[in-house]
Amino acid sequence: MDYLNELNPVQREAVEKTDGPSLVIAGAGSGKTRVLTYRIAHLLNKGVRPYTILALTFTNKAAREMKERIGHIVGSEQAQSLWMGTFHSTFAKILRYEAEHLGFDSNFTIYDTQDSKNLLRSIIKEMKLDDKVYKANDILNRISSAKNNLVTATAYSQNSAAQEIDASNRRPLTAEIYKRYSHRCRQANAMDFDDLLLQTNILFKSSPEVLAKYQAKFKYILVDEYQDTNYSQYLIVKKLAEQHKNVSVVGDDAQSIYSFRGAKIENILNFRNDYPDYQLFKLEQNYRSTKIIVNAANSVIKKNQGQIKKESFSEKEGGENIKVIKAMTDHEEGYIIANDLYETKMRHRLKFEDFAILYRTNAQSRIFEESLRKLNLPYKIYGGLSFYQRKEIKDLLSYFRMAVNPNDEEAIKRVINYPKRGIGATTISKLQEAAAQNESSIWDIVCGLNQRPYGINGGTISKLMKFATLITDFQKMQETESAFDLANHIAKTTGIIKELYNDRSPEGVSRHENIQELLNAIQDFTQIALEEGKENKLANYLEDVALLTDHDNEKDEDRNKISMMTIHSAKGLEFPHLYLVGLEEDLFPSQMATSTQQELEEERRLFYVALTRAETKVSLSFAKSRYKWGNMSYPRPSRFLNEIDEKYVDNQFEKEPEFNGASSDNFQSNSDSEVVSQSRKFQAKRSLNTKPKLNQPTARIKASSQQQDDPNFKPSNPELIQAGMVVEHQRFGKGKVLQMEGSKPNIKATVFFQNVGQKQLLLKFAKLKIVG
DNA sequence: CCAGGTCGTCTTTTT
DNA sequence: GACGACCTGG
Repeated sequence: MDYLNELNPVQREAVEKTDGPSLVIAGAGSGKTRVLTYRIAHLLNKGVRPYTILALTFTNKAAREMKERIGHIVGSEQAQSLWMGTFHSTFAKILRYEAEHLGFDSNFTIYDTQDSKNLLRSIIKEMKLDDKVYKANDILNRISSAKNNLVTATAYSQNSAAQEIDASNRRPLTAEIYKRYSHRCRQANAMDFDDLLLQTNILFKSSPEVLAKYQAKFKYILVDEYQDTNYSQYLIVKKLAEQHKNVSVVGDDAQSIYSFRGAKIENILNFRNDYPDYQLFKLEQNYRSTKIIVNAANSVIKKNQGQIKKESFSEKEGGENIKVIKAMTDHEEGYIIANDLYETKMRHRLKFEDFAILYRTNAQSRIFEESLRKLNLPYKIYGGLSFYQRKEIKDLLSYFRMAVNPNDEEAIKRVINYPKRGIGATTISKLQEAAAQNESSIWDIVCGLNQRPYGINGGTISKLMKFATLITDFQKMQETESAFDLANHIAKTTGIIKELYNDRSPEGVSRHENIQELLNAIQDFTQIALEEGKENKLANYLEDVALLTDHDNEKDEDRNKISMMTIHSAKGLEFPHLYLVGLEEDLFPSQMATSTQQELEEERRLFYVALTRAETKVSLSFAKSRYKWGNMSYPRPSRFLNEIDEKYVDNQFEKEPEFNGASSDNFQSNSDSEVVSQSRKFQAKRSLNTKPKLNQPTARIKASSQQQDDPNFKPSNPELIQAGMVVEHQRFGKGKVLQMEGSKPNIKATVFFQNVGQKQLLLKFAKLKIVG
């Protein structure tokens, strides 16, 4: 494949300069992903071994897509062996491998933000502190930023600057909380998000031989979105690159929008200090957006001080000026945009997936959800409460976590009395106290209750023992059973499925569906792991489940839908038609971010990122009144509206709104009118109450249920397949069955597929069609 | 021990 | 306008 000819001169130079340090400053839409992709492909073509290349991306999705594209150029075998993923998932992998050096067990749990907050709440309570002063949220932020600057609990307590800040916030005991928090995480064999980076740094520092091993291993290191790395990440890269110095970072200082997470633009600016002989490439041509959009975005970002000099330009003619929509109320904003979107779609014969609605805060999604549903327009919301954070999912996952790591404190607290088994708050706090005194986990206390009952009465003890037996059984099964078998078993024997099934309320039904979706996802995982020859135990499934986001769960059925998400999560994406909503003071820019110049500049960069997501047309909107905290507020239009050079903006701004019935009655009746019937065929499947489901590519057929949309493609009956048959697999295509082995239900088939060669499939999970 | 109620808080952004 | 923390009566 002649990929080099698909590049412009600068891109090509950047791709071909594989050795030594290089910095690629890549403006929005300038093809930086393409450069990264081809650069890796180029390395592989030159004979570099894939497992010596480390590529750190900003999202798992980006990594997956890049792997796929590289696979097309050099073959998927090679692409699969690359070390490519987010900082968090990559170093979680390494930490599991090296856990013993840190005194952790390799099956450590990854606490998500919810877990971390819950743990902090318990600690604050145990210390008998005022939870109005010591808010879990604030404390977690303090701890998080400490960790991202490599300040451990001990260092924190000796850090006078940190102590002063906490004292002036009347939270002098923050350091003590941090200590206890770290201790409890360790006790639970758990790491939080920031630990994944912090502990990697600790590992590299405390075990030079381990560091040396990875320094030698990773001959080439590439980092995407470098402007959004924090100190902890920066140092990991720096250390790993020390030996070979083949480090290539790609970024755009104008798109740095994660300083709240410790990201430092300086990392880009300091690159030249760390690698004085670095080579600089500037990708300045924007291939994504029209001239109008690029120029408009430039006119805004110009207002920021201290950017790296860069001339972003586009040669794409056409498109329309930016349109500004003024609405009287927040609801009307939703109404106008839904209609405008639908009209635009019909007029230009576009697809729903060509549209995105971006907002500053997740809370804004609700109104658009309502207005789109009224017109029966299909949409998909990313972010907000993700699938894995839903209560029923976390409950079931907590059982899984117990099977893998019973010391997981947050997991045991969730499931010890769910479903209800008569173990109440009093008992739990007794257990917790005992655990604290004995420097052990709650699980250990429960297991030893026969010896030391800690004042818990006999009846309760027997309930606890029953619970312990249940978990112990799961642990044993974990060793032998596949992820799906055990997950299914747990869902049934704990009674979670039954409990949710019996709840016939809409919420209950939806929760039950979500559990099914989770089980389906685990079934897929189990099968794919088997096909790829990887471990498929529940522990393997849990490894990175905490690190998944909604973007990682894209389902085929979600493809032709309007996307809705925050600007932050739209980073790296592009859409032909973009609606950027809620352009009001105190919303965007956020009221939390207008006190300092730096904060405001970051908001402006965020606005810049938002504008540059669009390919052909941008519409901006604001409302004159909006509900906030249940109260009506009357915001002023955002200052950013005036910062766009007006020659790129339609004059609509000053016009009266198109919508002239401001009363909500009018709104109701209008929205139920004809437009609805025209688009009846587009189903907005998800109601406000139903939860997003896990991705399941529709190409794969469920073995358990008949597929409605394709009557010909029936799930296979394992016993019917025999050696010699020609079968069709949804992912691998046609293949011939070479051999069958095993007994029900664990019958395996060895199949030779034309494209991919020999694969072993577990027929219980495999989705095969017999074609001859 | 638990179900059902009320009250106060929270929303900026995410791995 | 939503969810958790807390209280109260069975």
